[in-house]
Amino acid sequence: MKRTETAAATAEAIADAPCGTKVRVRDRIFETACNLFYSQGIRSVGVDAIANEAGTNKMSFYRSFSSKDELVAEYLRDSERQFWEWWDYVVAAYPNDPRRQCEALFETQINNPCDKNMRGCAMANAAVEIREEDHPALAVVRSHKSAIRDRFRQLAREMKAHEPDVLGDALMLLMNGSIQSRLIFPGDCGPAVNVARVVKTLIDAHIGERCPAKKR
Amino acid sequence: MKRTETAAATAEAIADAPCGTKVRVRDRIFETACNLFYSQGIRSVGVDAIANEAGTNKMSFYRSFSSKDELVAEYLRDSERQFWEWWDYVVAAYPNDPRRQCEALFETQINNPCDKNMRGCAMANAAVEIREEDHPALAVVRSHKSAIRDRFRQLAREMKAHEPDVLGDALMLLMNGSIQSRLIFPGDCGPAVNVARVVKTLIDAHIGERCPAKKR
DNA sequence: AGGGTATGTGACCGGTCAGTAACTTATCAC
DNA sequence: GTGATAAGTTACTGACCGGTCACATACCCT
Repeated sequence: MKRTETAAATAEAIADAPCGTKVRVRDRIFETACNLFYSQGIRSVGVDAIANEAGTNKMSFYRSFSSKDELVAEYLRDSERQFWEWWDYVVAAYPNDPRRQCEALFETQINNPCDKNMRGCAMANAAVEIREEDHPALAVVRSHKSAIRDRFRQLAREMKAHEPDVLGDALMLLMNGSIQSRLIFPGDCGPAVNVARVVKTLIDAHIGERCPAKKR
Repeated sequence: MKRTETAAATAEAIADAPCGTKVRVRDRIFETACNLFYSQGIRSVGVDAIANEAGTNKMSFYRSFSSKDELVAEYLRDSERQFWEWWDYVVAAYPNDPRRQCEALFETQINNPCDKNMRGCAMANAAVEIREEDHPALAVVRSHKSAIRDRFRQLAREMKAHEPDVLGDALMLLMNGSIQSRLIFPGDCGPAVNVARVVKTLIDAHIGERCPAKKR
């Protein structure tokens, strides 16, 4: 009832693409699937539900995607692409200033999507939901997280941190922890509210002259 | 086949309780369920599988538990109990030394369970897997995470941190991030390897005299 | 011995879900 | 217009899963 109405509306909206040409079913399905996977989870969203919400049917789904598993993998690949797009955009605002770049990453990450439909990290959630070790999506998750780790360490190196790997890893932990905490503390950001200040403090402690050595 | 053999073996092992008396079916089921839920996930473990692995059957399951959902909630409550047990044990080693307590929490957390069957935080994983807003387990997760946040802030206050809430939240993010990273970087600890050192640095920056003010 | 309680067994119900088959209907290019 | 290609429709299979029923059996306490 109401479901189909909104579904039709959504499909309509997506169908009328920017240039006026009709969007191929495949793309409608894919976009719908990404939204549903993120907001409802991978396992709890069935193929039928996706096709329905995209204003089409299961048969068309299987004409575009070989299996649900493959679609899930593609969903994560897209999520990865978006992530780096966001990252590069934020970083580009402060060329040759790795410290500001890093801080900006945390500031925008906190300010921007502090809305209700924040459901944590698509990658991490997938890693939780998928248990089959050979699922094509798992490889995407692992390589993505490794890449993030590398980028943070690289950033720390550019900041001339005393221990770039330690700082880089710490930044990654803070970011993952922040995103995750949004899943459990819905609405507000939970313990992630002040992460940007913590990052500054942490960077301070890792660059420049050391503080008057505290013995311990 | 192989499954049933190990199942029987496990059931046998659990059945022979320490004192020699037979363990009630309920307890066998519960322990089995906890292990399976943690290692395989909640949604992918069916009641049949649990009963089987516990060396019994579905009917006995439903004689002990009103529903799977209730069992899941109980599983999380038990996980919570174990968590605080661990916390209190670690903390008790350094009475009246909140800083050492805090550091110890991170040290043991890293050293102890760096084994293969680390699958992240049972609570966080449940929050990902469970989408029904009224699921009894969700309340357990939320209250537990809030409690942890409070404890970390309390610890920061006892450390006489300049901004106890900021430090407390940061510690929580680091811990959540560390545990989560173990799910994605199996085997080694991933970016969590050096978290204990980061914690020390962070505490240093939040207590005692401030460093010669860096202007920014 | 006997009765109550705990447990085991197998069949079953209703529902969901991934994936397939066969057929029909639009759409578009030429 | 015609033919190819994309998309919609309906119905189906086989597997799984949560939960229930009726009945049989083991165990323990008195």
